[in-house]
Amino acid sequence: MTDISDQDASNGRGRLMQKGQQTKSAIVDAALGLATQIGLEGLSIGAVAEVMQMSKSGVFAHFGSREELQISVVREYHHRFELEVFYPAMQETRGLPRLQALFANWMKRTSAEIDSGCLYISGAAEFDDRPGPVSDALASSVKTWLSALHRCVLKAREAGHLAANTDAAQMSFELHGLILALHYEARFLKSDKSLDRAQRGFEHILLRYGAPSNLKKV
Amino acid sequence: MTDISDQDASNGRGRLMQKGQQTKSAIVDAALGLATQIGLEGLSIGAVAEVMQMSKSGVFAHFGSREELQISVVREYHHRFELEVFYPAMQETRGLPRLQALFANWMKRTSAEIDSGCLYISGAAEFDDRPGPVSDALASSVKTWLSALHRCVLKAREAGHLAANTDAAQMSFELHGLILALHYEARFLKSDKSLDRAQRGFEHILLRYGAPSNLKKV
DNA sequence: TGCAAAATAGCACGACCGTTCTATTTTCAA
DNA sequence: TTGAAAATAGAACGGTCGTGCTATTTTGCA
Repeated sequence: MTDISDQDASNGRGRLMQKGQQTKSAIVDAALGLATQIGLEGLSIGAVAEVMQMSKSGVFAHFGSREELQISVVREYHHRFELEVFYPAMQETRGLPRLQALFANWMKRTSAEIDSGCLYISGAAEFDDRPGPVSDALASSVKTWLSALHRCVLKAREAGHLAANTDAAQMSFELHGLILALHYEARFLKSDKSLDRAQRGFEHILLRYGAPSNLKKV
Repeated sequence: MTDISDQDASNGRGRLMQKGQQTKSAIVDAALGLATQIGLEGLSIGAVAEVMQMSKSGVFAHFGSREELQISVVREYHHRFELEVFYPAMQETRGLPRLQALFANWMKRTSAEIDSGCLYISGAAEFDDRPGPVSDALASSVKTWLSALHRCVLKAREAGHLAANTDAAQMSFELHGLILALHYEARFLKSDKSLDRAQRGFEHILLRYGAPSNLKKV
Protein backbone atom coordinates (compact mmCIF):
# COMPACT_ATOMS: atom_id res chain seq x y z
CA MET A 1 0.00 0.00 0.00
CA THR A 2 1.32 3.32 -1.03
CA ASP A 3 1.31 6.01 1.57
CA ILE A 4 0.07 9.33 0.29
CA SER A 5 -0.53 10.57 -3.21
CA ASP A 6 -3.79 8.98 -4.16
CA GLN A 7 -4.00 12.31 -5.95
CA ASP A 8 -7.35 12.33 -7.64
CA ALA A 9 -8.45 8.85 -6.66
CA SER A 10 -10.90 9.49 -9.42
CA ASN A 11 -13.52 11.27 -7.45
CA GLY A 12 -15.30 12.51 -10.49
CA ARG A 13 -13.39 10.80 -13.27
CA GLY A 14 -14.55 7.59 -14.82
CA ARG A 15 -12.12 5.15 -13.23
CA LEU A 16 -13.46 3.08 -10.41
CA MET A 17 -11.87 3.37 -7.01
CA GLN A 18 -10.76 0.29 -5.20
CA LYS A 19 -12.47 -0.44 -1.95
CA GLY A 20 -9.64 0.83 0.17
CA GLN A 21 -9.47 4.11 -1.66
CA GLN A 22 -13.19 4.61 -1.40
CA THR A 23 -13.06 4.04 2.32
CA LYS A 24 -10.09 6.32 2.74
CA SER A 25 -11.87 9.02 0.83
CA ALA A 26 -14.94 8.61 3.00
CA ILE A 27 -12.80 8.79 6.12
CA VAL A 28 -11.19 12.03 5.00
CA ASP A 29 -14.66 13.32 4.29
CA ALA A 30 -15.85 12.53 7.78
CA ALA A 31 -12.63 13.83 9.31
CA LEU A 32 -12.99 17.12 7.47
CA GLY A 33 -16.49 17.46 8.82
CA LEU A 34 -15.22 16.89 12.34
CA ALA A 35 -12.19 19.13 11.92
CA THR A 36 -14.28 22.09 10.83
CA GLN A 37 -16.32 21.71 13.98
CA ILE A 38 -13.81 20.88 16.68
CA GLY A 39 -10.60 21.99 15.00
CA LEU A 40 -7.72 20.17 13.39
CA GLU A 41 -5.98 19.82 16.73
CA GLY A 42 -9.01 18.33 18.39
CA LEU A 43 -9.46 15.80 15.62
CA SER A 44 -9.10 12.32 17.09
CA ILE A 45 -8.95 8.98 15.36
CA GLY A 46 -11.44 7.54 17.80
CA ALA A 47 -14.03 10.18 16.95
CA VAL A 48 -13.55 9.61 13.24
CA ALA A 49 -13.87 5.88 13.75
CA GLU A 50 -17.13 6.34 15.57
CA VAL A 51 -18.58 8.49 12.80
CA MET A 52 -17.43 5.93 10.27
CA GLN A 53 -18.64 3.02 12.38
CA MET A 54 -15.22 1.49 12.08
CA SER A 55 -12.60 0.39 14.54
CA LYS A 56 -9.87 2.81 15.53
CA SER A 57 -7.19 0.61 14.04
CA GLY A 58 -9.16 0.29 10.81
CA VAL A 59 -9.10 4.04 10.41
CA PHE A 60 -5.55 4.32 11.59
CA ALA A 61 -4.23 1.84 9.04
CA HIS A 62 -5.16 4.14 6.19
CA PHE A 63 -2.89 6.92 7.37
CA GLY A 64 -0.22 5.49 9.61
CA SER A 65 -0.37 8.44 11.96
CA ARG A 66 -2.74 11.09 13.16
CA GLU A 67 -0.57 13.72 11.55
CA GLU A 68 -1.02 12.13 8.14
CA LEU A 69 -4.77 12.15 8.65
CA GLN A 70 -4.65 15.84 9.51
CA ILE A 71 -2.61 16.58 6.41
CA SER A 72 -5.08 14.65 4.27
CA VAL A 73 -7.85 16.77 5.72
CA VAL A 74 -5.97 19.95 4.89
CA ARG A 75 -5.47 18.78 1.32
CA GLU A 76 -9.11 17.89 0.93
CA TYR A 77 -10.10 21.30 2.23
CA HIS A 78 -7.74 22.94 -0.20
CA HIS A 79 -9.30 20.99 -3.02
CA ARG A 80 -12.83 22.06 -2.12
CA PHE A 81 -11.78 25.63 -1.64
CA GLU A 82 -10.37 25.69 -5.14
CA LEU A 83 -13.52 24.13 -6.49
CA GLU A 84 -15.87 26.58 -4.84
CA VAL A 85 -13.91 29.80 -4.80
CA PHE A 86 -11.12 29.79 -7.32
CA TYR A 87 -12.22 27.89 -10.42
CA PRO A 88 -15.66 29.47 -10.80
CA ALA A 89 -14.11 32.93 -10.65
CA MET A 90 -11.61 32.01 -13.36
CA GLN A 91 -14.47 31.92 -15.79
CA GLU A 92 -15.11 35.61 -15.35
CA THR A 93 -13.23 37.96 -17.64
CA ARG A 94 -9.82 38.92 -16.41
CA GLY A 95 -9.49 42.07 -14.35
CA LEU A 96 -12.02 43.65 -12.07
CA PRO A 97 -14.89 41.25 -12.84
CA ARG A 98 -12.76 38.30 -11.90
CA LEU A 99 -11.57 39.99 -8.72
CA GLN A 100 -15.13 40.73 -7.78
CA ALA A 101 -16.16 37.15 -8.40
CA LEU A 102 -13.20 35.88 -6.40
CA PHE A 103 -14.11 38.00 -3.41
CA ALA A 104 -17.80 37.22 -3.71
CA ASN A 105 -17.13 33.48 -3.73
CA TRP A 106 -14.74 33.87 -0.85
CA MET A 107 -17.32 35.73 1.18
CA LYS A 108 -19.98 33.24 0.26
CA ARG A 109 -17.85 30.35 1.39
CA THR A 110 -16.84 32.11 4.59
CA SER A 111 -20.41 32.90 5.51
CA ALA A 112 -21.58 29.45 4.45
CA GLU A 113 -19.00 28.19 6.88
CA ILE A 114 -20.53 30.17 9.66
CA ASP A 115 -21.98 26.94 10.89
CA SER A 116 -19.04 24.72 10.15
CA GLY A 117 -15.82 26.69 10.42
CA CYS A 118 -13.05 27.69 8.06
CA LEU A 119 -10.00 25.51 8.35
CA TYR A 120 -7.67 28.20 7.03
CA ILE A 121 -8.69 30.50 9.83
CA SER A 122 -9.13 28.16 12.76
CA GLY A 123 -6.10 26.17 11.68
CA ALA A 124 -3.93 29.26 11.60
CA ALA A 125 -4.81 30.03 15.19
CA GLU A 126 -4.14 26.49 16.29
CA PHE A 127 -0.86 26.01 14.50
CA ASP A 128 0.70 29.44 14.51
CA ASP A 129 3.29 28.39 17.04
CA ARG A 130 3.23 24.65 16.58
CA PRO A 131 5.61 24.06 13.67
CA GLY A 132 5.53 20.76 11.85
CA PRO A 133 4.16 19.04 8.78
CA VAL A 134 0.53 19.93 9.46
CA SER A 135 1.31 23.58 9.93
CA ASP A 136 3.41 23.48 6.77
CA ALA A 137 0.62 21.93 4.73
CA LEU A 138 -1.82 24.50 6.04
CA ALA A 139 0.48 27.44 5.40
CA SER A 140 1.28 26.17 1.94
CA SER A 141 -2.40 25.99 1.02
CA VAL A 142 -3.13 29.42 2.40
CA LYS A 143 -0.17 30.94 0.60
CA THR A 144 -1.24 29.36 -2.66
CA TRP A 145 -4.63 30.93 -2.34
CA LEU A 146 -3.40 34.34 -1.20
CA SER A 147 -0.93 34.54 -4.03
CA ALA A 148 -3.70 33.67 -6.49
CA LEU A 149 -5.62 36.59 -5.07
CA HIS A 150 -2.55 38.78 -5.37
CA ARG A 151 -2.11 37.83 -9.02
CA CYS A 152 -5.72 38.64 -9.69
CA VAL A 153 -5.28 42.12 -8.26
CA LEU A 154 -2.20 42.60 -10.44
CA LYS A 155 -4.14 41.60 -13.55
CA ALA A 156 -6.92 44.01 -12.69
CA ARG A 157 -4.36 46.79 -12.42
CA GLU A 158 -2.73 45.81 -15.71
CA ALA A 159 -6.15 45.83 -17.32
CA GLY A 160 -6.54 49.41 -16.20
CA HIS A 161 -9.38 48.56 -13.87
CA LEU A 162 -7.45 49.81 -10.89
CA ALA A 163 -5.20 52.82 -10.40
CA ALA A 164 -1.77 52.37 -11.94
CA ASN A 165 -0.05 52.94 -8.60
CA THR A 166 -2.13 50.32 -6.81
CA ASP A 167 -0.10 48.39 -4.23
CA ALA A 168 -1.41 44.90 -4.92
CA ALA A 169 0.00 43.38 -1.74
CA GLN A 170 -1.51 46.14 0.36
CA MET A 171 -4.88 45.74 -1.30
CA SER A 172 -4.78 41.96 -0.81
CA PHE A 173 -3.98 42.48 2.84
CA GLU A 174 -6.99 44.71 3.27
CA LEU A 175 -9.25 42.22 1.48
CA HIS A 176 -7.97 39.44 3.67
CA GLY A 177 -8.80 41.52 6.71
CA LEU A 178 -12.40 41.92 5.61
CA ILE A 179 -12.82 38.17 5.29
CA LEU A 180 -11.24 37.57 8.68
CA ALA A 181 -13.52 40.13 10.30
CA LEU A 182 -16.51 38.60 8.56
CA HIS A 183 -15.59 35.20 9.91
CA TYR A 184 -14.81 36.44 13.40
CA GLU A 185 -17.85 38.60 13.97
CA ALA A 186 -20.34 36.31 12.30
CA ARG A 187 -19.09 33.07 13.71
CA PHE A 188 -17.89 33.98 17.17
CA LEU A 189 -19.92 37.06 17.94
CA LYS A 190 -23.02 35.83 16.10
CA SER A 191 -23.45 39.13 14.30
CA ASP A 192 -25.81 38.92 11.36
CA LYS A 193 -24.60 42.16 9.83
CA SER A 194 -21.08 40.97 9.04
CA LEU A 195 -21.76 39.83 5.51
CA ASP A 196 -23.15 43.22 4.59
CA ARG A 197 -20.23 44.97 6.23
CA ALA A 198 -17.69 42.86 4.39
CA GLN A 199 -19.45 43.68 1.13
CA ARG A 200 -19.44 47.39 1.86
CA GLY A 201 -15.83 47.19 2.96
CA PHE A 202 -15.00 45.62 -0.37
CA GLU A 203 -16.64 48.50 -2.20
CA HIS A 204 -14.72 51.00 -0.10
CA ILE A 205 -11.47 49.31 -0.99
CA LEU A 206 -12.31 49.23 -4.66
CA LEU A 207 -13.07 52.93 -4.67
CA ARG A 208 -9.86 53.63 -2.80
CA TYR A 209 -7.82 51.83 -5.44
CA GLY A 210 -9.43 53.68 -8.27
CA ALA A 211 -12.01 51.26 -9.58
CA PRO A 212 -14.58 52.91 -11.81
CA SER A 213 -17.63 53.92 -9.81
CA ASN A 214 -20.07 52.34 -12.25
CA LEU A 215 -19.31 48.87 -11.00
CA LYS A 216 -21.34 45.94 -12.06
CA LYS A 217 -22.91 44.60 -8.90
CA VAL A 218 -22.20 40.94 -8.25
CA MET B 1 6.20 28.71 47.51
CA THR B 2 9.58 30.15 46.86
CA ASP B 3 10.28 32.88 44.39
CA ILE B 4 7.46 33.38 41.98
CA SER B 5 5.40 36.51 42.04
CA ASP B 6 6.39 38.38 45.07
CA GLN B 7 5.75 41.12 42.53
CA ASP B 8 3.13 43.34 44.04
CA ALA B 9 1.48 41.15 46.64
CA SER B 10 -1.38 43.59 46.57
CA ASN B 11 -4.41 43.20 44.44
CA GLY B 12 -4.59 46.77 43.25
CA ARG B 13 -6.36 47.66 46.45
CA GLY B 14 -4.31 48.59 49.43
CA ARG B 15 -4.82 45.38 51.31
CA LEU B 16 -2.04 42.87 51.37
CA MET B 17 -2.72 39.55 49.72
CA GLN B 18 -2.67 36.43 51.77
CA LYS B 19 -0.41 33.62 50.75
CA GLY B 20 -3.15 31.76 48.93
CA GLN B 21 -4.13 34.74 46.85
CA GLN B 22 -0.54 35.40 45.91
CA THR B 23 -0.13 31.84 44.75
CA LYS B 24 -3.39 31.89 42.86
CA SER B 25 -2.34 35.07 41.14
CA ALA B 26 0.97 33.51 40.18
CA ILE B 27 -0.80 30.45 38.84
CA VAL B 28 -3.07 32.55 36.64
CA ASP B 29 0.03 34.34 35.46
CA ALA B 30 1.71 31.12 34.44
CA ALA B 31 -1.50 29.75 32.94
CA LEU B 32 -1.92 32.87 30.81
CA GLY B 33 1.58 32.42 29.52
CA LEU B 34 0.82 28.85 28.58
CA ALA B 35 -2.58 29.65 27.10
CA THR B 36 -1.18 32.26 24.75
CA GLN B 37 1.22 29.66 23.45
CA ILE B 38 -0.80 26.48 23.22
CA GLY B 39 -4.30 27.89 23.35
CA LEU B 40 -7.00 28.02 26.00
CA GLU B 41 -8.30 24.63 25.00
CA GLY B 42 -4.89 23.03 25.23
CA LEU B 43 -4.28 24.47 28.66
CA SER B 44 -3.87 21.62 31.13
CA ILE B 45 -3.62 21.67 34.88
CA GLY B 46 -0.65 19.34 34.79
CA ALA B 47 1.30 21.68 32.55
CA VAL B 48 0.54 24.63 34.79
CA ALA B 49 1.58 22.63 37.82
CA GLU B 50 4.88 21.80 36.22
CA VAL B 51 5.62 25.43 35.42
CA MET B 52 4.68 26.36 38.97
CA GLN B 53 6.61 23.45 40.43
CA MET B 54 3.51 22.47 42.31
CA SER B 55 1.39 19.35 42.46
CA LYS B 56 -1.61 19.04 40.18
CA SER B 57 -3.99 18.95 43.10
CA GLY B 58 -2.35 22.00 44.63
CA VAL B 59 -3.11 23.97 41.49
CA PHE B 60 -6.53 22.43 41.10
CA ALA B 61 -7.65 23.36 44.60
CA HIS B 62 -7.46 27.06 43.76
CA PHE B 63 -10.04 26.80 41.02
CA GLY B 64 -12.15 23.72 41.54
CA SER B 65 -12.28 22.98 37.86
CA ARG B 66 -10.31 23.47 34.69
CA GLU B 67 -13.07 25.65 33.33
CA GLU B 68 -12.72 28.05 36.23
CA LEU B 69 -8.99 28.26 35.58
CA GLN B 70 -9.66 29.07 31.93
CA ILE B 71 -12.11 31.78 32.90
CA SER B 72 -9.59 33.26 35.31
CA VAL B 73 -7.08 33.37 32.48
CA VAL B 74 -9.55 35.18 30.24
CA ARG B 75 -10.23 37.73 32.96
CA GLU B 76 -6.54 38.32 33.52
CA TYR B 77 -6.01 38.81 29.80
CA HIS B 78 -8.87 41.26 29.69
CA HIS B 79 -7.31 43.18 32.53
CA ARG B 80 -3.94 43.43 30.81
CA PHE B 81 -5.54 44.39 27.55
CA GLU B 82 -7.30 47.29 29.23
CA LEU B 83 -4.08 48.33 30.87
CA GLU B 84 -2.02 48.33 27.72
CA VAL B 85 -4.49 49.37 25.06
CA PHE B 86 -7.48 51.13 26.51
CA TYR B 87 -6.39 53.22 29.47
CA PRO B 88 -3.33 54.82 27.89
CA ALA B 89 -5.44 55.93 24.92
CA MET B 90 -8.01 57.50 27.23
CA GLN B 91 -5.44 60.11 28.12
CA GLU B 92 -5.40 61.43 24.60
CA THR B 93 -7.86 64.15 23.75
CA ARG B 94 -11.25 62.91 22.69
CA GLY B 95 -11.91 62.37 19.01
CA LEU B 96 -9.45 61.49 16.31
CA PRO B 97 -6.31 61.62 18.48
CA ARG B 98 -7.81 59.14 20.90
CA LEU B 99 -8.94 56.87 18.09
CA GLN B 100 -5.46 56.96 16.62
CA ALA B 101 -3.92 56.11 19.96
CA LEU B 102 -6.39 53.29 20.48
CA PHE B 103 -5.55 51.72 17.16
CA ALA B 104 -1.84 52.27 17.58
CA ASN B 105 -1.86 50.56 20.98
CA TRP B 106 -3.95 47.77 19.59
CA MET B 107 -1.52 47.23 16.74
CA LYS B 108 1.39 47.41 19.10
CA ARG B 109 -0.08 44.79 21.36
CA THR B 110 -1.02 42.55 18.45
CA SER B 111 2.42 42.69 16.96
CA ALA B 112 4.05 42.34 20.35
CA GLU B 113 2.00 39.19 20.67
CA ILE B 114 3.47 37.84 17.48
CA ASP B 115 5.56 35.57 19.63
CA SER B 116 2.97 34.78 22.23
CA GLY B 117 -0.49 34.87 20.70
CA CYS B 118 -3.62 36.94 21.19
CA LEU B 119 -6.22 35.20 23.31
CA TYR B 120 -9.09 37.14 21.78
CA ILE B 121 -8.20 35.83 18.35
CA SER B 122 -7.05 32.29 19.06
CA GLY B 123 -9.79 31.87 21.63
CA ALA B 124 -12.46 32.92 19.17
CA ALA B 125 -11.33 30.23 16.75
CA GLU B 126 -11.27 27.61 19.47
CA PHE B 127 -14.61 28.43 21.04
CA ASP B 128 -16.71 29.63 18.17
CA ASP B 129 -18.81 26.52 18.23
CA ARG B 130 -18.14 25.31 21.73
CA PRO B 131 -20.67 27.18 23.85
CA GLY B 132 -20.19 27.37 27.58
CA PRO B 133 -18.91 29.58 30.36
CA VAL B 134 -15.43 29.98 28.88
CA SER B 135 -16.79 31.03 25.51
CA ASP B 136 -19.16 33.42 27.26
CA ALA B 137 -16.37 35.03 29.25
CA LEU B 138 -14.29 35.41 26.13
CA ALA B 139 -17.12 36.86 24.06
CA SER B 140 -18.04 39.24 26.83
CA SER B 141 -14.49 40.59 27.02
CA VAL B 142 -14.24 40.99 23.28
CA LYS B 143 -17.59 42.75 23.07
CA THR B 144 -16.61 45.12 25.83
CA TRP B 145 -13.53 46.09 23.93
CA LEU B 146 -15.19 46.36 20.53
CA SER B 147 -17.93 48.55 21.90
CA ALA B 148 -15.34 50.81 23.49
CA LEU B 149 -13.79 51.13 20.06
CA HIS B 150 -17.20 51.83 18.58
CA ARG B 151 -17.88 54.58 21.11
CA CYS B 152 -14.53 56.12 20.33
CA VAL B 153 -15.42 56.31 16.64
CA LEU B 154 -18.73 57.92 17.52
CA LYS B 155 -16.99 60.56 19.60
CA ALA B 156 -14.60 61.31 16.80
CA ARG B 157 -17.53 61.84 14.48
CA GLU B 158 -19.30 64.06 17.02
CA ALA B 159 -16.14 66.10 17.37
CA GLY B 160 -16.24 66.72 13.64
CA HIS B 161 -13.05 64.77 13.05
CA LEU B 162 -14.86 62.33 10.79
CA ALA B 163 -17.53 62.83 8.15
CA ALA B 164 -20.98 63.38 9.60
CA ASN B 165 -22.41 60.40 7.76
CA THR B 166 -19.74 58.03 9.05
CA ASP B 167 -21.13 54.58 9.81
CA ALA B 168 -19.32 53.89 13.07
CA ALA B 169 -20.12 50.19 13.13
CA GLN B 170 -18.89 49.77 9.58
CA MET B 171 -15.69 51.63 10.33
CA SER B 172 -15.08 49.56 13.47
CA PHE B 173 -15.59 46.41 11.43
CA GLU B 174 -12.95 47.50 8.95
CA LEU B 175 -10.52 48.40 11.72
CA HIS B 176 -11.06 45.04 13.33
CA GLY B 177 -10.29 43.39 10.01
CA LEU B 178 -6.94 45.16 9.79
CA ILE B 179 -5.93 43.87 13.21
CA LEU B 180 -7.02 40.35 12.37
CA ALA B 181 -5.06 40.41 9.12
CA LEU B 182 -2.04 41.79 10.96
CA HIS B 183 -2.23 38.96 13.46
CA TYR B 184 -2.84 36.28 10.84
CA GLU B 185 -0.18 37.24 8.36
CA ALA B 186 2.48 38.14 10.88
CA ARG B 187 1.96 35.28 13.24
CA PHE B 188 1.00 32.40 11.00
CA LEU B 189 2.55 33.39 7.69
CA LYS B 190 5.59 35.02 9.28
CA SER B 191 5.26 38.12 7.15
CA ASP B 192 7.31 41.03 8.41
CA LYS B 193 5.40 43.59 6.39
CA SER B 194 2.09 43.18 8.16
CA LEU B 195 2.57 45.92 10.70
CA ASP B 196 3.27 48.42 7.98
CA ARG B 197 0.28 47.25 5.99
CA ALA B 198 -2.05 47.54 8.95
CA GLN B 199 -0.82 51.06 9.53
CA ARG B 200 -1.37 52.03 5.92
CA GLY B 201 -4.76 50.36 5.97
CA PHE B 202 -5.65 52.50 8.94
CA GLU B 203 -4.73 55.64 7.06
CA HIS B 204 -6.81 54.54 4.10
CA ILE B 205 -9.80 54.03 6.33
CA LEU B 206 -9.34 57.41 7.98
CA LEU B 207 -9.25 59.12 4.62
CA ARG B 208 -12.31 57.24 3.49
CA TYR B 209 -14.26 58.45 6.50
CA GLY B 210 -13.29 62.01 5.97
CA ALA B 211 -10.51 62.55 8.43
CA PRO B 212 -8.49 65.69 7.71
CA SER B 213 -5.48 64.85 5.60
CA ASN B 214 -3.06 66.75 7.86
CA LEU B 215 -3.07 63.99 10.44
CA LYS B 216 -0.70 64.02 13.31
CA LYS B 217 1.39 60.91 12.91
CA VAL B 218 1.41 58.62 15.89
C1' DT C 1 -12.81 -20.57 -8.13
C1' DG C 2 -8.82 -20.24 -5.36
C1' DC C 3 -5.44 -17.60 -3.03
C1' DA C 4 -2.29 -13.94 -2.07
C1' DA C 5 -2.82 -9.40 -0.67
C1' DA C 6 -5.30 -5.78 1.13
C1' DA C 7 -8.46 -4.16 4.56
C1' DT C 8 -10.30 -4.28 8.99
C1' DA C 9 -10.98 -5.74 13.85
C1' DG C 10 -9.59 -6.61 18.51
C1' DC C 11 -6.66 -6.01 22.18
C1' DA C 12 -3.08 -4.04 24.95
C1' DC C 13 0.28 -0.56 26.24
C1' DG C 14 1.92 3.73 28.15
C1' DA C 15 0.92 8.50 28.53
C1' DC C 16 -1.81 12.24 29.93
C1' DC C 17 -6.21 14.12 31.22
C1' DG C 18 -9.59 16.19 35.07
C1' DT C 19 -11.11 15.07 39.33
C1' DT C 20 -11.66 13.07 44.10
C1' DC C 21 -10.10 11.65 48.50
C1' DT C 22 -7.13 11.77 52.28
C1' DA C 23 -2.95 13.07 54.63
C1' DT C 24 0.37 16.43 55.59
C1' DT C 25 2.34 20.86 55.87
C1' DT C 26 2.04 25.81 56.27
C1' DT C 27 -0.14 30.05 57.53
C1' DC C 28 -2.11 33.40 60.56
C1' DA C 29 -4.55 35.20 64.29
C1' DA C 30 -5.85 34.80 69.24
C1' DT D 1 2.94 29.82 71.38
C1' DT D 2 -0.83 27.27 70.08
C1' DG D 3 -4.55 25.59 67.46
C1' DA D 4 -7.84 25.94 63.93
C1' DA D 5 -8.04 26.91 59.19
C1' DA D 6 -5.98 27.26 54.82
C1' DA D 7 -2.83 25.49 51.47
C1' DT D 8 -0.54 21.84 49.36
C1' DA D 9 0.93 17.07 48.36
C1' DG D 10 0.25 12.35 47.04
C1' DA D 11 -2.03 8.57 45.31
C1' DA D 12 -5.68 6.66 42.77
C1' DC D 13 -9.76 6.34 39.48
C1' DG D 14 -11.93 6.21 35.09
C1' DG D 15 -11.41 8.14 30.79
C1' DT D 16 -9.36 9.16 26.13
C1' DC D 17 -5.54 9.47 23.38
C1' DG D 18 -2.10 7.57 19.56
C1' DT D 19 0.01 3.60 18.28
C1' DG D 20 1.79 -1.33 17.87
C1' DC D 21 0.77 -6.17 17.37
C1' DT D 22 -1.73 -10.07 15.86
C1' DA D 23 -5.90 -12.19 14.11
C1' DT D 24 -9.54 -12.30 10.97
C1' DT D 25 -12.27 -10.93 7.21
C1' DT D 26 -12.78 -9.14 2.63
C1' DT D 27 -11.28 -8.04 -1.87
C1' DG D 28 -9.86 -8.64 -6.61
C1' DC D 29 -7.00 -10.77 -9.86
C1' DA D 30 -4.91 -15.47 -11.91
